[in-house]
Amino acid sequence: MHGMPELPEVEIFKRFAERHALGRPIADVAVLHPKILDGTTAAALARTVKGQVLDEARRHGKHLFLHVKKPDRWLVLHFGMTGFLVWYTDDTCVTTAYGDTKSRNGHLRIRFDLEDGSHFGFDEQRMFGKLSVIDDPDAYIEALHLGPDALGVDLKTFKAGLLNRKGALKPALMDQGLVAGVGNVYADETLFQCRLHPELKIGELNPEDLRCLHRAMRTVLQKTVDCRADRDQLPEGYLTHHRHKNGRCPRDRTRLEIRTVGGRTTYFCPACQRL
DNA sequence: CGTGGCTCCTGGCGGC
DNA sequence: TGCCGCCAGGAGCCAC
Repeated sequence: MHGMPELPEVEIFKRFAERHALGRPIADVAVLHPKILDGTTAAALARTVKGQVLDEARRHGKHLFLHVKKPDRWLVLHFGMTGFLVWYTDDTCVTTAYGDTKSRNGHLRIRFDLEDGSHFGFDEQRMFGKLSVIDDPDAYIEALHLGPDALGVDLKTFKAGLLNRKGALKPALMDQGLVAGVGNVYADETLFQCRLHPELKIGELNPEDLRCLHRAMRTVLQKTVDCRADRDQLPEGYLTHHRHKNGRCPRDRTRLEIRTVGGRTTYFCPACQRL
């Protein structure tokens, strides 16, 4: 089962792109829905990639960067809520980046036709995703004010960034300017692991809480990568399995509370995550 | 300057 | 059974 693309999902997409797209010359590109393009046009994208080869994939938070070798430019993909990658030779048997297959293309928005006859595509049902063409990922990351990648950030940087803010804890964790890659689901999971209330004020955190948040955030993200972003495979005690109406806390069986925090639907255990 | 709310978009689902 | 309206949600943007 798969949810919104956060850091672990995009890491899996990166590996999928490495396996299926890198090193295969691109014969052509089809933009099936131009709104997915950000700051570029179908014609400009075609000029950038036609006859060229992708030779490197990079990820920062929820962004995936694909290097186009000869013009030395990069494609940037953001997957919004429902985006993912696909690869196929025959569109009645489409392999998705999550490792399953579909009998047809759902909401293919961009399709790269590779010279070997296969196709590499960007599927994005709800159209919140974006594809851009840029010169330099580092400059792009800076321009978007993205924080360090949530899997690589060290405790000191994490602490400093968090303590630099005020207000509720959960929106801070989800702020891509603090660390890049944590979305709604893994923010809730991180808070649950540390037994911290999503609306706890940052000023109330003690040093032990900060260490726990840093450790839990990275562990949760890494474990999700390790199970290939299949959330059903996460450890049994995880809150993520119980994110549904009438879900119960895996620790004490308390009915989970569902509340909007920072504009996002938030699941937490009112018994073990007290204010 | 921080924060809350609106917007984009589409399919699924709850309610009548 | 059928249809309508609401809701989800990342992130940019605006207003306060």
